[in-house]
Amino acid sequence: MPSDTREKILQAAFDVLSREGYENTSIKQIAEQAGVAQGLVHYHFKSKQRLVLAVLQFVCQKLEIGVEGEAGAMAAFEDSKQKIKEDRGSNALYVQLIGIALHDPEIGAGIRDFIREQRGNVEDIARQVFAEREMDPTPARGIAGAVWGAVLGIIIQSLIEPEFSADEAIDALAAMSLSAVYPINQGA
Amino acid sequence: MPSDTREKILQAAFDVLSREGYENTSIKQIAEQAGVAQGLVHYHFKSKQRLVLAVLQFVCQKLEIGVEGEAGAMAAFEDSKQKIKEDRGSNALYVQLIGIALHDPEIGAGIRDFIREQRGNVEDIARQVFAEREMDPTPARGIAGAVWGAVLGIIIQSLIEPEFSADEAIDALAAMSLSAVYPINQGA
DNA sequence: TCGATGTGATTGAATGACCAACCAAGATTG
DNA sequence: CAATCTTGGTTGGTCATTCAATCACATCGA
Repeated sequence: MPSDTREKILQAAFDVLSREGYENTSIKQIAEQAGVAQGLVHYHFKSKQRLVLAVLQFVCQKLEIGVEGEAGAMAAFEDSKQKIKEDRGSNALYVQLIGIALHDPEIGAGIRDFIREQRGNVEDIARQVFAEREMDPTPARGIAGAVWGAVLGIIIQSLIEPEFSADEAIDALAAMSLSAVYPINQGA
Repeated sequence: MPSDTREKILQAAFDVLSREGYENTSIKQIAEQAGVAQGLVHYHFKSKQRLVLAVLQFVCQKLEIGVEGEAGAMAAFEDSKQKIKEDRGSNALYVQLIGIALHDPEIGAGIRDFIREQRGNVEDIARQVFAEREMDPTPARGIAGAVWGAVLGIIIQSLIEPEFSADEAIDALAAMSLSAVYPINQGA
């Protein structure tokens, strides 16, 4: 099974990248961790950039979300809390690649697609909430940029500062988001 | 004037780092850009890490904010819009260093201090708003984490996607923040 | 059934380049 | 004449990528 080797390399690459960081990770290390020859890595992945992008996709493909409406919005925030706690490794890889993307066209294109997709999910949820309340959905795009950005910012803080309370920040974000769709309390 | 040379190196380092990115920037390039010998850079800055941290401080020291109360909160959001547009270079450096900080203790410590200080400013503003309205200031910390994180996330999106509308996202964030301090509209 | 042949997978060494940090000696300054 | 600043070359190492050679193995013809 040829794709077996491919996955072995991807897993090994993730292990080394998580432990050492992009800068300090060499193809040689990855090959050693995977127990294969150095050249084989370049046989399966044209370049180091393509490899790390494949790694990002490999570790993130299981994190897809599918939620609906206002209840879905709250569930998504709870989901975020969970991922911040559990997927430290993939989050760290993500944040690192964002920094590299700024000056590497290949990684830049990959990360751009990633961001668009994730923010798109947030926007979909926002639109559903507006639809439920029969409100004008125009602000959904801006809200998606702010909310998705906030989640990323909170992830970064919790990665840099171990004692940062991500739960508290996500709760505050959730409260802010929801009070925005109750612009004026119509009842009482 | 000895600090003249130091500043010349800092400015040159910022120029090259903005143009090429951390990974692709060598001490040699910085020395050439500054028009000095390679060894001089290491004379003034013990290591590449210490140099880039000094560069970050050098380019950010002029960006201090000093605002008060709810009007100050709005002014701070407008300020953010401005900085996203104008200080692309320093923002890019910042984001890059965050990625590197995850696996470099020296840069990690510097970035951590930076984040704490900036988020602290946001928290101060939040506390002032709560004080003005004589409300419980407890949520200020969580809000600061969410709001500062959101600004960082929006900066990142606008760096990665040139067509991203940062103004729209900041406006949405401002609306969300303020509606959070009007939990129930007491009048009417 | 058995050998030939083609193909993708795999190896490990070689290439060519680059870099941070160090150092010894020269220049400048007070 | 120190002390500080500055030079530019050296050191010892690392790296991504390339490449020719080998291997496993399946397909096919006789």
